[in-house]
Amino acid sequence: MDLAALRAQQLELASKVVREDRLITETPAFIGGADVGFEQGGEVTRAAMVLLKYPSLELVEYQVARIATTMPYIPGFLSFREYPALLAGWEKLSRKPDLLFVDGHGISHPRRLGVASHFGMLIDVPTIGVAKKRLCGKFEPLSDEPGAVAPLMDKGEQLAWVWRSKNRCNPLFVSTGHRVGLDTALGWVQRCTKGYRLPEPTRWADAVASGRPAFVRWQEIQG
DNA sequence: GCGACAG
DNA sequence: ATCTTGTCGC
Repeated sequence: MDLAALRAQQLELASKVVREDRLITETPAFIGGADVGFEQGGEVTRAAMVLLKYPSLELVEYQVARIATTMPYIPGFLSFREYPALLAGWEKLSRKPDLLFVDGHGISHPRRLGVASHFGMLIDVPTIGVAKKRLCGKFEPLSDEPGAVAPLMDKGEQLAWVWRSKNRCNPLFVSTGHRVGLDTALGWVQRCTKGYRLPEPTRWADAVASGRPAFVRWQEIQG
């Protein structure tokens, strides 16, 4: 692979990312969640897509797409490794959400094009990046209280909100993916968080991708 | 030159 | 991310 070419592609796409609110509906009827995992030592990429009803946040559909892995993991180039599977999963959804939570960063990326932004541009849907670790930028230590927030800064600009979603848990990095402003992004993540570290869309996508107990129980209750 | 480095 | 047991704390 040619990293210089991919880097140039990122800069080109990053210049077109919409950082302001451009939600299709004022209050989304459905919010999606996307998570990616790997099988067989990384040979297979597995993307889980979930669809939740809003504001009830109940899971109404899930899809899993498995595809041959095309690229290794290289910090700063994660989207090129994950987007093929994400696209495959997205196309399987019988109904598309109005807003999508993607695991990983949005614009809080060295070249302002994390997977949430890259994928959001590809499907042209509002996306929010919800990451569990910092990739770039700096932030002041957060207080221990849940709800504590601090801006993630890099080169004089705010790239994300560092938010402690739960007591005694490491904070989340919430950033604009595409078509959603920073403050709006944090607002939706907060409204979709129900007592766990991860917001429901992300939590369900993770549960589906990993076959967690909560998801297995949901499957049994269904048809 | 050295350290950092989403999933 | 994934491979994996027990263990600590609410």
